[in-house]
Amino acid sequence: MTELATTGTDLPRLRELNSLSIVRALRDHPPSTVTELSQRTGLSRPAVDVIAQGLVNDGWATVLEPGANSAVGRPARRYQFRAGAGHVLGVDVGVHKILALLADLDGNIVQTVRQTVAAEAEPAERLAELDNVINACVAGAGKAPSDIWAITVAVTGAVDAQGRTIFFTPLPGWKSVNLVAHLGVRFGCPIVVENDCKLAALAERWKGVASDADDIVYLLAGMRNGAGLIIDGVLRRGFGGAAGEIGALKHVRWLNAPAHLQNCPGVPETVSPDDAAAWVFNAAREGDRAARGAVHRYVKDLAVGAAALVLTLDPQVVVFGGGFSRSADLVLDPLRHELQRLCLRMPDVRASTLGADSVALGALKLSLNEVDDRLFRAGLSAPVAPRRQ
Amino acid sequence: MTELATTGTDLPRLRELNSLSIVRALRDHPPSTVTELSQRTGLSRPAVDVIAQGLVNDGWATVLEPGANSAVGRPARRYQFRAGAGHVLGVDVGVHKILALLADLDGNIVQTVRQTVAAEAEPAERLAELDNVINACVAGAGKAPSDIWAITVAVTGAVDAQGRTIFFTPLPGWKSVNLVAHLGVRFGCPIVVENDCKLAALAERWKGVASDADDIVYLLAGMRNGAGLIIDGVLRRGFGGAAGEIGALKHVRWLNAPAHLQNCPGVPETVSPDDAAAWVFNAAREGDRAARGAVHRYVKDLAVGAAALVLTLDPQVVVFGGGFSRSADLVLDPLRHELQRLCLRMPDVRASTLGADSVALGALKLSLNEVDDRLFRAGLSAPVAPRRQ
DNA sequence: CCAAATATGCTTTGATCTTTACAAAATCGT
DNA sequence: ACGATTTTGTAAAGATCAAAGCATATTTGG
Repeated sequence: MTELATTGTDLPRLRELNSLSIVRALRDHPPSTVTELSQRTGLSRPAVDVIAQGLVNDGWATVLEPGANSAVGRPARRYQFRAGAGHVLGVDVGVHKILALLADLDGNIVQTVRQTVAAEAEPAERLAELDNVINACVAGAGKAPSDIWAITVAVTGAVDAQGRTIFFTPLPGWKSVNLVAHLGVRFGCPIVVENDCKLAALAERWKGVASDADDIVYLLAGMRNGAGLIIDGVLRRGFGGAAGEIGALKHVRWLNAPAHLQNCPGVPETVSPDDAAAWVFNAAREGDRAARGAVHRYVKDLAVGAAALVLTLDPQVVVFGGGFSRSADLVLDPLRHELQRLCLRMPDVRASTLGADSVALGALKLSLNEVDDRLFRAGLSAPVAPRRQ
Repeated sequence: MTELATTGTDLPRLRELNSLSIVRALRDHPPSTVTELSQRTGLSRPAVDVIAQGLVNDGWATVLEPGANSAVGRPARRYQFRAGAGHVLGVDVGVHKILALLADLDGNIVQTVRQTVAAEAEPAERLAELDNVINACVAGAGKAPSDIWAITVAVTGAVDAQGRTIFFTPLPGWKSVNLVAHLGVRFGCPIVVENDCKLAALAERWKGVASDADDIVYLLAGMRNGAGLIIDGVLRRGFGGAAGEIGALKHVRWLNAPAHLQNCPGVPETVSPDDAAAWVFNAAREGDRAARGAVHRYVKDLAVGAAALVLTLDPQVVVFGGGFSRSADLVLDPLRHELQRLCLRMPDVRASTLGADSVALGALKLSLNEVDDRLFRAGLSAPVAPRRQ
């Protein structure tokens, strides 16, 4: 079952295993005494003691010498996971903006850099901006590229295992871009490129409205509809990275859905196409009949695709996210009503609360997961940035 | 990551872990020498020796004393997993038949009992037949109920976590049946009730055409269409057990698809509705224009639902199974053609080869998985039937 | 100031795996 | 047929690690 069961385990490996369990315990509940760790891991106090000291020696943990202590008895040393031992990047390369987040190993965000980009920017220009944003983010936190342990970049459109954008993307000329190769020149750490919807789903489970669920359908609703799927607590990419692309099926009217908003009669000439949807939502909120009809038709079409996903996966939660989630007050109830009509078992339908940063936040989380995977797979030697492959 | 990393591991647990790894190694490649096991597990030869002898003592393994030996050197004792230490049942409760398979812990089928049932049989009658079949199967192999370590029963229609049939089933009155409670009177082992499509998918990955794939969409094609999903090598039930029920969405024309066959013009009056599809497939094979048209329309509608599943999950393989898989020669190529048109990334499309037993076979596999899960989770004490909960 | 409570450090004990060594059993070459 | 070679079985020694127990240190509360 576990990979440990397939291969024999000797004493050093046992020690490593127990060290890892202490690391986990340290990360879950910060500053802990040896006794607390002993209780949480089930290991004996002396065992925890030597392991904790080993972790301090290796640089994985720091000691808080006893100071003011409210409890009775001799004050205990407290051990703390050294979250600052490494940092990870999460970057969202969108059509209009690039957003980079830098966080420590506990996921605390220490630097945020945002930069607008022209929607029609060619790859070379967009990559240059990406480099600027990443440089500013890393340097702004006083870090060097070698301090970065993992990078995840979110892009629009399905992505294959090598990080190449396939099938479709609204970014001009983007299919020829190899982001891993581009960033790999300056960063030796693992670099992952992933679809924005999938990452937003991850964020929603990490810090959003779906943190209690293991089976999640995330809808990225905007001028383009997308979906991210979390099944049994794990983000699913599909065999070729194209999971969730239900919008490609014409019988499911996802492509048309936003058009109902854009083509709504009554939108003033002065409103740009990009802002038409927001105008329609506002008008609907104020009671405009045409706008309400457009929103109604939008939700009806959106629900068909959502129902296809829900019927396929039977999730616990459907999260309504993306740009349109600001108008969730208008969408959520009719969406629930339509899903009730179309689905067998009705899932929870919730509106995203993370806003525009959710994609970058999900990228950050995937970077953290990448670090964790390597840590718990390869074992903890010394806290230095892992190398690709 | 692994559950072992969360909780501390002490010496006895280490021994148990290594014992389990030996059990796995034994099961993967039968009769093995200590040296072979040592190489496969990475453990030292003496360690493997004491563990193997311990397994023999506990009843998990048997020794084959050295006999004729072609290799040079002193002939080695060979250890063998005692597959006969326990047995599991896989039962398919269909509309027209009940089929029970009994297998040892290696999955070798030792008893098969099949019994036809009237389609309109009431629950009481069907349950009585089920009891008869199971009794005959267990007794026929010379076993007692206490020798059975796990039972899985396949039924048509979605099933919740408690094994209750929900939403829909063609079995009359079946929604009121609690199979776990019914069988629990005579069997103390774990009893699982699962949807037939899902189990057939499992069988196809175990012994069928999809044994190389981890991401599989299985289509159970017959007078009713169903689907079973395997994602990352694990059968997915969905949060409420209703995963794969894409047929409920009207925009996806799964409900109508078989009707094209049943309502095909030219079917003789003498052919019963149940056999109409087979007649149409045969006629199409012989060049009948109306029949070919009906098959064409059938495939077109089938493909829409399949495409919804494929676009959602992006599987490696789509398996065309169920009763109509006998006519795969007529369906496979047009199905591929339609999917190519509708999908982004084209999966492998393969026809099932397991035939009518695939559902019971999948039930057997789920029973084996259940036993394995308990074994590798709870550890190996003595080889006796596990208790429910 | 003293007893109770709690935390730490150290030692002993027991369990486990690995390494090393050697005898036993079979085959191969002469 | 007989010794060399190879492989297995087993025993002893060494190393690593966790558990248990005990002495010591430090704070709290009276």
